Parts: sequence; C-alpha cells; structure tokens
Amino acid sequence: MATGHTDPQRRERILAATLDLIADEGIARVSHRKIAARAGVPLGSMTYHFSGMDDLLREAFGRFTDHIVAVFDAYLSAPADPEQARAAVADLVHVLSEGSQRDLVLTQELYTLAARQPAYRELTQEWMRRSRVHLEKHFDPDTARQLDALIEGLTLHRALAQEPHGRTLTLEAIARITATGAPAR
Amino acid sequence: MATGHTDPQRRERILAATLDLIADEGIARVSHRKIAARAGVPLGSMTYHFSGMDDLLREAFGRFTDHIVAVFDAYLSAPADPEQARAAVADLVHVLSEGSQRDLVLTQELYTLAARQPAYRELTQEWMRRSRVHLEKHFDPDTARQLDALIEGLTLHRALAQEPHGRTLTLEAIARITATGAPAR
DNA sequence: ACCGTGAGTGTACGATCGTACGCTCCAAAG
DNA sequence: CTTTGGAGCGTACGATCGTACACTCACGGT
Repeated sequence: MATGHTDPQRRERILAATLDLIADEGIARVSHRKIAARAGVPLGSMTYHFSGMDDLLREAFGRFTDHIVAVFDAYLSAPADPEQARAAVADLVHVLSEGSQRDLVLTQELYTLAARQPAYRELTQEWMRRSRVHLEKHFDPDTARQLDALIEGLTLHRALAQEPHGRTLTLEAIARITATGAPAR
Repeated sequence: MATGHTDPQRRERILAATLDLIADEGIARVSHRKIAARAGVPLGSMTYHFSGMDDLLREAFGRFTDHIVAVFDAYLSAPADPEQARAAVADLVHVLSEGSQRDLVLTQELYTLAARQPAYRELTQEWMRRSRVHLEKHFDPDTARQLDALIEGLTLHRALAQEPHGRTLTLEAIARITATGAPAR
C-alpha cells in the first residue's frame, strides 16, 4: 500500500489547460475531452482527479483568483504614499485592460458565474476584500471602497471601448475619487 | 403565393425565451430544445426562424441591449440639472444592482461575450455611447466618461458584495467624480 | 519470488445536442 | 373546384458529451 506513485503535476496541468480553454472558447464550449487533449492526459484522468465538471471549474477559477489577486498585490503593496498609490492604481487599470486578453476574458467569465452562484461569489468577494485591504493602507475605508469600484469600471470600459481613454483620464478619475479621502498622513 | 400566413409573435417569443433561459441557466446550458420548450414552439421553428445558434444569441442580446438602454434612458433623460442628474445616477446604480437578478446576469453574460467577440462588443459600445450622451447633457465629456465607468463599477461591486454599500456612499462617489466637472451652468 | 493494493487508464453506454430535410396544409390564383 | 407555392413542422442522423467501471501494472510488504 501507499505506492508513492502519484503525479501532482497532472492536476496542475489539467487546471491550467482548463483555464486556457475557457479563455479561448468560453465556458459554453468546454468539455472533459478538450481539456484532456490540451493537457496531454487521458480522458480517464478527468474523472479520476476531479469529481465532475463543476468540481473542476470551481478549482480552476480558484487558481485564477489566486493569480489575479497576486497581480493586485504586486501593484498595490509597493507604493509608500497616497500619490504613489494613485499611480499604481492607474498602472493596474491599464495593465488589466490592455494586457493579455486571457485575464480579461477569465475575469468576465468568473463574474458571470458569480452573478448566479454563491460559490463563485465567494471567490470574487475574497478578491475584493484583498484589494480593499491594500487600498486602505493609503485611503480611508469609504474612499477605498469607491476607488475599488472605480478601478473595476475603468478597467472594463477601457477594455471594451472602441477608443480606450488615455492615462490622463484614468489618473484624473482616481485623483477625484481620492481627493478628500487621504487627509491623515 | 405570398400567403399572409406568418406569425411574427413566434420570433419574439423565441427571443424572450432565449433570454429567460440564459438568465436561469447560463449560456453554457442553452440548447435549441430547451428554448423551444420554454417558448412553446416546435423544435423545427428554431432553425426555421434563425439560421443557427449564433444567429439566435446575437439577436437575443440585441433585444436585451434595447431593453437595458431603455432603462438608462428612463433614468438619465429626466433630470434637469446636475444635482438631479447625480441623484438619478444613484437611483440607477441601486436599481441595477438590487433589482431583478435577470438583468444583472444577462449583463455579465453579454460582457463575457463582448470580451471575446467583436460582434457583441458593438452592442456594449452602443450602450456606453448612449449613456454617455445622456451624462454629457449635465457634465463635460471627460467627466461623463469617468462617471460612466464609476456607474459600472459601483453597480457590479454592489451586486456581488457580501454587504452592499449604502446609498450615501454611492452618492459620495458620484459627487466626488463630478465635483469639478459641471462648472458650466 | 510472489502477491495485494491502489494509482491511473481505456472504453463503452445512454443522453443530449445542432441541424438538415421531406412532409403537411392553408390560402390565394386560376 | 383545382392547382400550387411557401410557411411551418416532425423526425431522424451523426456528432459529441459526461460519467461509470473493469482493467492494467508498478511497487512495497512478506
């Protein structure tokens, strides 16, 4: 018994392939077979490692939020004062809205799931909570909340707009929202 | 020939059933058969009225944007001055984020499609354009753009948040974004 | 050297899907 | 009344799907 025979990389490869496939084709077109082909694993591995499609999707989006939260952390933990924080937020908005189509698409797929199923809503709530913690290092809680929503809206509108707005407008919006919100320092 | 035999209500019922089904189960689970059952039409009507699934979805979301743009119009065309406009925007955010789950879910499904396919992006762009036209009646173009993004973010975060923020915070955010943007009056 | 065990796989089954297409049948033309 | 064309429908086909499950086989214990 206990043959050290297992391969933990299999699981990870399957999860990565799942996210890649969703980014390329959308949740509507995912299937165990396509994921297996992409990950280079036999079909039987799907039901062996995951109890079903729902289980697989939940875990895959868990990995995705880990990744996207890490991006937020990377941008929002560095700044040392409110002014640097504003610049970092602007960077974040522009990276998210014009960087890889992958993250943008996956974010929308996640929001769509979250709008309907509480299990996924918890993932987005954790994400929102984490980003607000960072923002509250430089702004009061109410301002942080408003700024968090603004980031969301600016990112989405920039990503979908025919002529995306420039960095100047992003910075102006951030400055306005945070104008009266960082008095204590 | 030219038997006035056609029934235009069939098409509409199919489109309405399509949106209902998407709101209930998500695009991933729609099928011609389920839509037909919901609309009370035979399966054959699906391929008769629409050239395929893609065609059907595109037209259905066209109807949806017509509806949601009408909601925007209803709220944003009434106000007579910037102060009333701010209140109307706050109303809009709260109606969209706590009203029918249906509109929220369909909006997210549409954004997900728009993030990947240009055909759907045109729908969201038209919607964004229309709402900005209304906002520009009371605020300068840059402010209108920022406010439009803020509406998006506030609505989504309020809809997904564990403890949605109150109207006071909504109004404060709107006031901040529009504070310096409505000088001409 | 032999077995037991459990990780990992190949395959097959029943369900469901999108779509094509031949058919019905009503209304207008003659 | 007979003809006829097109609107609309029922059905069947091939593809694809999720999942269950019997199986293989390398390894650790004896």
